[in-house]
Amino acid sequence: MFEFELISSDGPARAGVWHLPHGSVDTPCFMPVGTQGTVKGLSPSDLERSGAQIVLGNTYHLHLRPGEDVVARLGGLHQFMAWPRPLLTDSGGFQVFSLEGMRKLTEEGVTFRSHIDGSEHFLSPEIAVDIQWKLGADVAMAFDQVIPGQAGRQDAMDAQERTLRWLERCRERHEELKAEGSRLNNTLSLQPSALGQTLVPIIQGATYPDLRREALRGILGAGDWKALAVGGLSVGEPKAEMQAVLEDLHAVLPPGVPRYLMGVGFPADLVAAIGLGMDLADCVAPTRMGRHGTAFTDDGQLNMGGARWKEDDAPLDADCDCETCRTFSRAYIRHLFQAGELLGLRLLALHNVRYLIRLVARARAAIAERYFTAWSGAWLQRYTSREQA
RNA sequence: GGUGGGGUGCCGGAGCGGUCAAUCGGAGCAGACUGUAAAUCUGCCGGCCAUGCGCCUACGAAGGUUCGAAUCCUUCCCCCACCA
Repeated sequence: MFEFELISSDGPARAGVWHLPHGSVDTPCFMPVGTQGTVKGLSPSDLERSGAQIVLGNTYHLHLRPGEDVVARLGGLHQFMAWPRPLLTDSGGFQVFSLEGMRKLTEEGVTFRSHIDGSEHFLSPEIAVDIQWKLGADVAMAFDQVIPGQAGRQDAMDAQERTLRWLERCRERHEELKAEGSRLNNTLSLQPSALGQTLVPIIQGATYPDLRREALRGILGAGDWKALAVGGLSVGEPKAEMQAVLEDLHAVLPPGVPRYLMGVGFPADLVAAIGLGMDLADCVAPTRMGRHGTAFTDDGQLNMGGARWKEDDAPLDADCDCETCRTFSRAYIRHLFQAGELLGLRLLALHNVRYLIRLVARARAAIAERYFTAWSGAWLQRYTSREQA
């Protein structure tokens, strides 16, 4: 069976289905982020209703607590968090970037100072793979080195090359685990669900298209991959540079595997990425922005804590079918934020996740009918024009 | 009626002769957030505007002392505590 079926394409934009051990994922796909084994504020049934087909977990965070062994003993991450559908775990590579200043990097790996209690923890390609194996996600990410978007060429090259060397170590370790796993089948340290786990390499190279291409060559030469990820974008570089990288990469990416753009998630960036041939993306934006009071709509971002909604009894987004929009007024949501009520955070997280999933589904429909360019143009026009008004 | 304490910006509450349009909270307003150190962070918050070590009006009220007062003095008004 084909693990990734390409159903249709429209220019670079693609629509497909990715088959994973815990179910199928329609692409383009938006993946909500559940770093600590929970998409902040939302229950699995909330996610299910929002149309989420796959969510993320994080190696670094789940390693610190409760620890991968605990999760493994409790049946793996799917069972632990009661999410029966596909899961992807990030490797901790992003924390190499976000916890810069609290970590020390060597060729062997990265020593982190825990952001929780200051204790020291070591993560290497092998350890990141082991942890993800125990967590048992459908998709495990290679341990990579992420650098700031404005990084110079030398830093970008070093990180890209190191990521490649680390990839080889990840791959070897992952294959060992698989071989051992199919031999022993089901022991404590070997999640049964991990047997079908896919390891995904990450293309680094910052904003330098040639480094990106070189990374891709290295990756393709190192094995057969079921998916490819583009990392190290949306980390502070100008938007135009991110698009230039994706545009250039599109020409050389193999068409037969899904492409995962890591960490991208504002509506306009998602639509742009889909237009440049990306199939999957994840982002904390819907939940974090939601908790911070901002709602995504076709008319741009709305700050729902603002005084302008004080007596507005319209729904947040009349076009939206989420619980928030079907049930509550803007005035009520604004009141919840003003009063610091928990429900407000939850309602906007709920809406934003649903909004992005619907957005991507609309893109998918447009691709299938081959009017993606027109659709995305019209969408962007509306999204940006009202924002200025 | 007596004695003591107090009245400061939307609220609470510092300041107790100059560097005070006034520390600090809170409230209010605006903004940021992209593989989650984030229910977080930043800015504004007397009025005006050319946003500036600018002008105006300000620390219960009215007078006064002083080069200069939210800060000292006098009277008045109002609160609070205790005593009658």
